[in-house]
Amino acid sequence: MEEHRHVTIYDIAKRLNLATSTISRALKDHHTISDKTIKKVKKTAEEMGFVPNTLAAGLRGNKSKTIGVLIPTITQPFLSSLISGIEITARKSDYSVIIMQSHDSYEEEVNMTKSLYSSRVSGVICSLAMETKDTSHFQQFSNNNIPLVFVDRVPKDFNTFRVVIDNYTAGYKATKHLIEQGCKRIAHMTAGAEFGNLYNERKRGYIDALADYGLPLREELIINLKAMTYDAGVKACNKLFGLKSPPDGLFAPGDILAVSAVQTAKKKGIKVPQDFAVIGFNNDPISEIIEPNITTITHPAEKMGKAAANIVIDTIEFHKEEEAKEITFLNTEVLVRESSKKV
Amino acid sequence: MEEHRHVTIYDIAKRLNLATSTISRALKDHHTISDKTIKKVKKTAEEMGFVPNTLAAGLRGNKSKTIGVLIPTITQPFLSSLISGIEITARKSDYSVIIMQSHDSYEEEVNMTKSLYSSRVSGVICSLAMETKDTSHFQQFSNNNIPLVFVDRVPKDFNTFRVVIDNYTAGYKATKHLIEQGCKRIAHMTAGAEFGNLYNERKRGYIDALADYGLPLREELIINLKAMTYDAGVKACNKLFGLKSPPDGLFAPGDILAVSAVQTAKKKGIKVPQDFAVIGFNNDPISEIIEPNITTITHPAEKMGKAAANIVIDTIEFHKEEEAKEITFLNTEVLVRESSKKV
DNA sequence: TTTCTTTACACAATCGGTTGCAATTTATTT
DNA sequence: AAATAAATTGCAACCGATTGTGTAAAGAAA
Repeated sequence: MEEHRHVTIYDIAKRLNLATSTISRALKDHHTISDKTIKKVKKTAEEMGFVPNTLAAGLRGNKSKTIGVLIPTITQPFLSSLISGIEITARKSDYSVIIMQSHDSYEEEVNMTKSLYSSRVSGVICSLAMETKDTSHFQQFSNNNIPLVFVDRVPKDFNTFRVVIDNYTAGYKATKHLIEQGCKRIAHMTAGAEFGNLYNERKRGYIDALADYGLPLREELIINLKAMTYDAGVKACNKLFGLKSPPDGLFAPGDILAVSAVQTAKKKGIKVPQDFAVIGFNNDPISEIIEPNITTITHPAEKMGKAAANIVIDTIEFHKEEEAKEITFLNTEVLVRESSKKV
Repeated sequence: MEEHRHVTIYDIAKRLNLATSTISRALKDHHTISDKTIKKVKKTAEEMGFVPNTLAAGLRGNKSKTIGVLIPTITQPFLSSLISGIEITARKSDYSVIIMQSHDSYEEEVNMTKSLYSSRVSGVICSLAMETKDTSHFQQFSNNNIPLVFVDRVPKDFNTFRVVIDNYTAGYKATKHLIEQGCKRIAHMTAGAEFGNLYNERKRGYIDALADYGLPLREELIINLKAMTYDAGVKACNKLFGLKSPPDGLFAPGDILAVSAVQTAKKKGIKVPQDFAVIGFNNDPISEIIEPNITTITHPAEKMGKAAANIVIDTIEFHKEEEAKEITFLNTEVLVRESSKKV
């Protein structure tokens, strides 16, 4: 298998006896090039198997038509859908997508921002690592006019674009739904505590809903988890069911936790939803397959990805740098299924 | 927010009164540069906030330290784990990962190979689109010495690296397991028909296992699906259960199908595994959460990703182009859980 | 016919590292 | 001390597309 050299615009220029500048312009339908020449150039390029070298173009223009995506992990339904949305939108405008997983490590995240900057990505979309408190490693993007969009897990104090759902309202709606189903003692799982934290916002919604509907807030019904895993959920449920007056409902801020709750309840002979109504969060695939299937809060992952990618691309293409760095709120809804349907 | 210019090796060179070549070499510990100079250069680079421009390096060297990953979709547990494995391994060697989703479209796949080639990716890892028959669009990589690795869904007639599991053996083992559990009428779902097709291989294993254990092959128990979805599975199951002599076991070549079967059976009052034993494929997260949890064939997604990435990187770094383009077989196992445990 | 516009294309610098080779300095040998 | 070897660093071309500026040719206006 012989080694071909890449065909360049120089090769085309030589063949047609034209300047490389003419080739370059002809290939992108520049108005100063005659139709005749354009046609000729394109035909020859095709024949010679010319494929533009985006590295060269990127170097010259100091941009790469690449969007860097930095997220905790991709093996999570919400995040893989998010990426999918980003990728679909990016491709439409001929952008590539580079992904990196921080695995929720601050240190990794810092390194990866360097790496992305080094690749001269045109824009960055990020969902923060759990560990991350300080976000100054993202400053390099803002400082260099590289659009930066945070999605879902966003910092509280960084002046840039954000694409999120209204976690407070979602938490409120979820809790309200359980109350409307007749629940009196609603448990809640949460994580972290910092103000602005996504789980904390959901918790605030939970607390306010209880208050608005005249239900007492019972600290023993709120469990703080270190990890949002199935096993952590089981453990938490066992604790809840061991209470002298156990809960009759649960707002879990993740479907995996809701699943663990439903299954733990079933094993204990506690009937779902009659004795214990459960609402999850995210609308992960599993939530509609498990039995009983799980009432959940929709979390428009793919849409959020598309929105984020559009912001990046529009900012680049239409030079919107001057505009305010706004927050985009996407809508969420209560998706009622069996696990909570008491009435 | 003022616009900074990127710091380059020229800036460092000027500051230290050295040549750019010296800076370039010092930064990568070239042996012809003295330790003193190396230290000085690195320190200054750090101070000045130098970040190398990988585009420039890539242009010069005609490679980008980037691996292109072309897969049907990323929102599928197996594939997102695959990517995760690729990304983890790539990063260790300082490679970036560009992902593209063909959505099982041949046309998209062709476009994306062009796009990847255009980005001068250092290597390509691909799982073919369902639609793809002709793979000549991958020739451009082979022709230009860009390592190409097919994973899982691989072409039968392309001389390049492949990372797969032995689908025939896996199908055989799955079927054998059901036979050992006492199943006599084992159904099977499949898709496609071409020789070498992954599902066809599993089916061959199924057929041979039946033969080896003296069970008759009944055509009515083999269902050919167009899509491997939950709904298609339900439909197929209803058909199976409607037979005058319905199956007492099912080998489903995907966990989603297995889940659909288990749930459809339960709804019909058919006891799993007593009356109907089920084995799935992939060991998707859902298989161990659903009740009864599902016996499955492990499919080492992340490992396959790591293996593929290692092949790409080793081929590049150690110039292994001359070596035989071998097939890497990863191991699979029967993971026995409740859905099949009759004995 | 001459001058002013357009139209169409060419020249050459540029982006920022990389690398072969030449040149200079320093160390070692005779 | 002279000569040779070894260690450092500099010079300049190079990768390939882009783009501001200049120029020649063709058409329009005077």
